[in-house]
Amino acid sequence: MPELPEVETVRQGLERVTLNYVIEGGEVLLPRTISHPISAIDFLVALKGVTIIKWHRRGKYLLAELTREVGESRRAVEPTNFHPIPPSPHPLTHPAGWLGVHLRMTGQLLWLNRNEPLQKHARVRLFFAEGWELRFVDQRTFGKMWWVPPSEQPEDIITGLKKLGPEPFSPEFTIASLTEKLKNRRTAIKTALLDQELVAGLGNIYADEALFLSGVSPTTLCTELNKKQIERLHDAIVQVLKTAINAGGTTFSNFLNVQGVNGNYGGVAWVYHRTGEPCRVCSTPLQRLKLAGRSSHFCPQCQK
DNA sequence: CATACGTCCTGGCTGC
DNA sequence: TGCAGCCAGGACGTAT
Repeated sequence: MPELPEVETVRQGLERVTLNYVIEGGEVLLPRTISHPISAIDFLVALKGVTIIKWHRRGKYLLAELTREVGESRRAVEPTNFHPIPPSPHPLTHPAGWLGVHLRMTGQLLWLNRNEPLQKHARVRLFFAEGWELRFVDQRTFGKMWWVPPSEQPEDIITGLKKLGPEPFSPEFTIASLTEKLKNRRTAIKTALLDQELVAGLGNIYADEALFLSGVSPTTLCTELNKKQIERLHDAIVQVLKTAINAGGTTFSNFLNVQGVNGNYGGVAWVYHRTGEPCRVCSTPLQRLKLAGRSSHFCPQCQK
């Protein structure tokens, strides 16, 4: 269940290793992974010969900005392991659209050598110059990839982008905007936090963590939250996401960064997946309940 | 418009 | 030991 911190960890890894290599080809092992274009062949044709110049993230979506060289393909400058050389401005390149990726529940993007043995759940392979491969592995097959042509805006092809609320680290994510969005909601706050329209990037783990940090019970109705609680919630969301990014993402789920390494956040989780264990603040056994079909973990003493 | 719920999917776990 | 059934959940489509 990669959420914003895991996706950001992957983005940073991709930014370090994938730039400047020309995509020479690829292979789609599970066609329904490709959301656009409809045909997996068209997807691969569109990506052949392009280079990634930057990886962006919006909510839990990854977006690779693509260019294509005009005329003869030019060999990229050899990047070193620790000091990758940024893309050199080349007058003869033009935009080649975007590669979008959503990892959903179990998606992983791995940067490895093309001759590494194929994982059981390998779904899409992109072959880069010098034997490198970006491999999309996804056990539960919910993950999606898109190619957005340069004539289109990413949000017109990747429709989920259009519905995203503010980035939690952006100036647009304010206490005022959060208050406004909670005003007309009649659901429990936990349910609202999972809606990407409220704020982009929270999933089940960090929604539970943010609620604990702000001392708010997951069952509290949005309309019943007072000013102080919304302020604390706003701060907790930003804080928990930053902490998790600094830890390199979560330990939970089968999350791996591009080098195939798990994160470190889980060991310090306040409530997530700790049902029955003592609260780290007051030692009360943590509880779990279902809200909107999702598990909510919380401390009945600390969260009111 | 807001809300609720089923759907997609695989593998790990539980309990008989 | 075998196996049915439940559970995990992000986003989307459809119903209310």
